[in-house]
Amino acid sequence: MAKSSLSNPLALAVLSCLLEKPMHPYEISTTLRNRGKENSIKLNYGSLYSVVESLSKHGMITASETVRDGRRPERTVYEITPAGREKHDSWLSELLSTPVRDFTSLEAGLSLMPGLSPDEVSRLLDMRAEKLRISLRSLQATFDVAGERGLPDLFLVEDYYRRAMTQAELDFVVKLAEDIRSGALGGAKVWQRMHELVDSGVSLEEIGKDPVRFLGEEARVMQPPQ
Amino acid sequence: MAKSSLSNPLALAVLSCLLEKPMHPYEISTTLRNRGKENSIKLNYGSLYSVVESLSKHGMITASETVRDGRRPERTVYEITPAGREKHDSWLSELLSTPVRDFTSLEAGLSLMPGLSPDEVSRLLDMRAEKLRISLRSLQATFDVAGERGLPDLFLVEDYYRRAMTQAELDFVVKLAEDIRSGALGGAKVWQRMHELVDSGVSLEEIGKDPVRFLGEEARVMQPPQ
DNA sequence: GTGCGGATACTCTATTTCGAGTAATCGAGT
DNA sequence: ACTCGATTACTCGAAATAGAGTATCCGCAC
Repeated sequence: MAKSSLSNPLALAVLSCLLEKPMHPYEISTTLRNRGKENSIKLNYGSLYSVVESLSKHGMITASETVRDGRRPERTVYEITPAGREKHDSWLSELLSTPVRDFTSLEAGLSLMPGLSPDEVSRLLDMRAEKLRISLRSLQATFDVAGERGLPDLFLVEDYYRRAMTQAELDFVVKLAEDIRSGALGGAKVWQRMHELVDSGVSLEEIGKDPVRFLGEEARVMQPPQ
Repeated sequence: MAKSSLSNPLALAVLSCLLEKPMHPYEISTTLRNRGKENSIKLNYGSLYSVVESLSKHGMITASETVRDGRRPERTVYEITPAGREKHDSWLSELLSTPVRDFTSLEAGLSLMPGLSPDEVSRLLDMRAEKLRISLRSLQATFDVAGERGLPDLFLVEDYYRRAMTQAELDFVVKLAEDIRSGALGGAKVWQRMHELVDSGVSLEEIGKDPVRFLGEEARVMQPPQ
């Protein structure tokens, strides 16, 4: 078995499609699209074709025929190999059973949050909250439509998951904006004071050299733990 | 202003560091590390140096001096430009105020879930739940230690966020495993039946050609909406 | 004084990823 | 008959990413 392991979930989606029947890459892409998988798995042509090539190189799939219709581009139909089936099962099992660190953009934003003023941040979080509410409504619309069409929940699990996560994010964001405004968030006062200093022309560099002088005892923790 | 916009949050972290004082890339990396930002922002040398170069090319930062100590590699110290400050503020604002679709690995897994049997999936979700509980305990430990050291919540917001999200994921996963087992999840019966067929030697391809015959009326929705 | 683990400070290259671009065909109208 | 937009099916190259590899120096045990 190959050492260099694929990592793009799109490759798993490809295996999953080929489990059903042999297809050519473009058909895979439309299949995934029709089933709404592009909402859960990033799909673009460049990646698709390179992922297919890589799977083929690793013996997970093989080209079963290449057809040329008139002068249109050649279609290469791929089918899954036994190794590919195994890979599919083990990979999918891994995805479901093992949480991985994914770096979300909000996490990045929160960790750099002190770079803006508290007022600013709470305002921005309010905006985010509003957009999250809109997302939730649009997810609900999805469920309503699916319900009418008789689509079973099984095929909407990803969306239910997204709803749960979006709701959790909304709750968190609303609470955080509140805590910043009320000063319930530990450190909010120093943060505020620091931005007042910056606005009055003191540079961050100066403050950084002697935080305790500028910000008081609370700022002691900002110094390197010697 | 350059058209090609940076997108790696690491670049924002770089700007955020240089806001405090000029630094060379390696110092930026250790600073981020010491502050625990590498938990929220993916950091590796390759990306760091290329991101720094890109920021420099776009006029967000400039090399202020290059020092050579004996025969050790040259250190290039960078400082932020006014354009860089602006970029920092607007980018961070964007991150906080605007949710973006991030494709998490669980979402991918869930959307391909029907590829494994219901029994298998619920077992895998149990395993995931257990690992999530461990993560939660380890996050709690982080908070305890931080509390003792007097570190204010402000510098732990990312971790509080992660706890909220992890808890939400845990709740979802536990509920889903339950619903699969109890059959409360819509479509679970067809799913079960399908895997029984596959185990008894019927190929997915055959089933796919005439799902209604193999699986009954419920499977009608699996056919292309003509 | 010498060996050696760890920190310092990058560099290099192989992959991956992205998405715009190309080029042919089909069907619906005019 | 013709044309215009949508669909089919991929190609290409620039840019980003990952992380192993390199080379130097410092402190401390022996």
